Amino acid sequence: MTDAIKTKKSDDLIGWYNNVLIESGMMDFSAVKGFPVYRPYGYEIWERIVEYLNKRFRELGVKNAYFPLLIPESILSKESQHIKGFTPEVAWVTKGGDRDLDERLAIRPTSETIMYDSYSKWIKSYRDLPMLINQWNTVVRWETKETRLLLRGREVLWQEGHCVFETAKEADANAIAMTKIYRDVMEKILAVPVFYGMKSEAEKFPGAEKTYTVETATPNNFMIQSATSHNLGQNFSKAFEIKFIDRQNNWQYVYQTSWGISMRSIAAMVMVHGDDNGLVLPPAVAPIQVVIIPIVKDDKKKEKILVYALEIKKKLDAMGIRAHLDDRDDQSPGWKFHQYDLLGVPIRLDIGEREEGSRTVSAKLRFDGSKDTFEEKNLIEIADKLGDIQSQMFENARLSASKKVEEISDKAEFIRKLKKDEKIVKAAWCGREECEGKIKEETGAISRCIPLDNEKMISEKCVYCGEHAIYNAYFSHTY
RNA sequence: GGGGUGGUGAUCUAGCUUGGUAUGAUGCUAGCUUCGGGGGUUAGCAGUCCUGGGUUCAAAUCCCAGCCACCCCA
Repeated sequence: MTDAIKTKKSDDLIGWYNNVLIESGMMDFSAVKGFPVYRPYGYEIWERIVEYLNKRFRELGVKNAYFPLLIPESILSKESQHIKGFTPEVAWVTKGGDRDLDERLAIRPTSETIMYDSYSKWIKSYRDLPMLINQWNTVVRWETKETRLLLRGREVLWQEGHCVFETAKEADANAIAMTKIYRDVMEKILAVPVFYGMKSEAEKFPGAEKTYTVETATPNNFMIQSATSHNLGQNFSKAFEIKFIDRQNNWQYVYQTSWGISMRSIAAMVMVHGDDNGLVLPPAVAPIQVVIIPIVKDDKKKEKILVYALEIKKKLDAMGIRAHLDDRDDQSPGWKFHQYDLLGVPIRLDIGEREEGSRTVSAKLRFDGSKDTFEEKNLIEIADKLGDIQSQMFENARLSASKKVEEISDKAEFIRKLKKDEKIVKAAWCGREECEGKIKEETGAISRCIPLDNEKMISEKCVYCGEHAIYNAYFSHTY
């Protein structure tokens, strides 16, 4: 028996989660702490996310580029809040061969500084704006203790977009627009519902005026930050002297944004959709969308069945469906069923004597276990079915996410529910850093997200400190 | 930052208390038989017992340090 999933999702979420990522072949550990390996099955899921985002970015006129891995200390240190936020977790290069470097070089923890050093040379006039650049890369943040597959690693695969505008208004609109693209990739591609909104003062990006966020509710009532988008205002343009001559012939500092989504988004998808048998992948990202398992009882009929199975596969290929025919004869059908359950393949087609005889295929859907039969001549229905699965998975997840949230205005209840992770709590809040610190201390939870829409206030007063509340906010633990 | 648990063929694991030839299963290779939810069988292959140091006639086993993973607390 190959080692299937030994831990139940409901018993031990993180144990189960690690198990699924390793056993499915998505990821593996490497010789270096916090630097895992993304194996083909996991990386292909990421590639589908990249593909979708590149298309959306291009529509907005964002161009891809690539900036250096290493940042001189003097440049990294230019924006004071920024350096303060990142210093504790920067990895440094101090030697070239045997020789000590004159100035040590940071391995980028994020690229604002090295990119804006170039931007200051490139931007001279309002005619150079907006400048919309993205890069796909990895960043290194030296987490000292807990590292977790996809959730908290030292090397993070992501994209970081860095846009420059003439006005504050454009910059804020851009930061929000990107958050919506992230919401789309989560909801439409990964079938994971999100909460999106603003970060609190304490939780915002070092050096940002405002940080917008896309968060996902996990089965244990935590929230995972999948993507963030920052309105940097003029904080960096002042530090890096990024100035332009405006339409009235005056020198102005530019307004900037930066935004990123990482492979952590995949962690959210695994946790939301997976079950005790392994991964459950939404069709939009599944490396294999349909797997065909030939069932051969009588060796004399083997040839006929395989010919038919291959025919079906070719028809699916022609429809643009990612189909795989597993005709290995060294594994039994039962073994294959379990294997493809673990891999989360959305649709499994069993093809044996019965199907070959009636020119049909027997289908089993991974996400709800339901069975179906398709006629060969109506095979196109399988494409529709994949679409149905995608939207049904999202609807199911949305329903379950909405049940996790509870609006609370009583302080004792607020503390109790957060301490036990009984609910994700939504409450009226004052937004003060001091108040957030105390909440964290008492419950272990922090504010995750402040909804952007003008919502009706749950209460006039802050649920925790009783001061005047300025908005509603979601609170939970996080990874 | 503090504390804890674990690391044995590719994988999971017994052995560790009480030091003395490394246990079983999965896997892999070659057959035969099977195949509609992890099938059976025969033969073979497969191990720096995480790394380094110490104690000892002798270390997977005891001691120390490190690495990796996981858990709890701040």
